[in-house]
Amino acid sequence: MREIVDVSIPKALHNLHTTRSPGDAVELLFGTSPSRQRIADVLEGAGFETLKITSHGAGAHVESQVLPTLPDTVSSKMRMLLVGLNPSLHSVEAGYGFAGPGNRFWSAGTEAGLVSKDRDPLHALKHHQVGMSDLVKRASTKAAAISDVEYQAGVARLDRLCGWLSPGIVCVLGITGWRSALNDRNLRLGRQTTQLGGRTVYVLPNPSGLNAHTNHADLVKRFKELMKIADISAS
DNA sequence: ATGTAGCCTCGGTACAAGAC
DNA sequence: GTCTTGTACCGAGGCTACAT
Repeated sequence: MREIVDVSIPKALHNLHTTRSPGDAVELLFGTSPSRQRIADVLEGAGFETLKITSHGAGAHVESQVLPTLPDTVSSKMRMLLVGLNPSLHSVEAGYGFAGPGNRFWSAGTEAGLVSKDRDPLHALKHHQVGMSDLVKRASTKAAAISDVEYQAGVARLDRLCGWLSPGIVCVLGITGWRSALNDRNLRLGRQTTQLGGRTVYVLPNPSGLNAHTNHADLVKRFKELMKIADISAS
């Protein structure tokens, strides 16, 4: 498949990803000339593998391939960026994050008022300014399948992403992956001293139903607290 | 600093019981 | 006999706390 797409925002890539299948080749045309690192970051976040970047007038021409993962839902107007560890195979199949049958994110998120529409990340971004991404874009059945190196590369990508899009706050859902990424097993839930792109980072428990150290009520409470913090940081 | 046991919940599977 | 539904069991998983 050969296709020329003028890309200016991640949302356009998100839409493109949802209409393509893993393995599809896609050619993209950036009208302006962002850095190659920025192009690679945006594409990785949107679920594409960058194969080749060449200059094209004032912009850039990119050959890429659709990966079997979830595209980020991000924008420059986020009051909060939620960061999962990595997409589950359930989520990739469903087309939205936290889709596992026992995952408590959407039920707790809607009850807390963090989002108002169940299982709709685009609605969350548009109406609540809540974006979603992942530390590692590679999908797997479990977080333990991701190596420390992958987590560390993911943190570097998110650091650049947050520096670019400036979300109000960043919330990582899963202390284990955050510890792996920073190579510090003494890190605790809550506000972190490490920032991403100059934005304050909070870590909450992973909402997967397999995490027995939190429950629905606890997640609702933590999401409500997080919303207060986001509102304060936005004011 | 590192390793590991155990907590607690979930999902998958096997099996039994009941309905048709 | 076949299909559906309910139940029990067990391993997997994220995480904490404790041991080394």
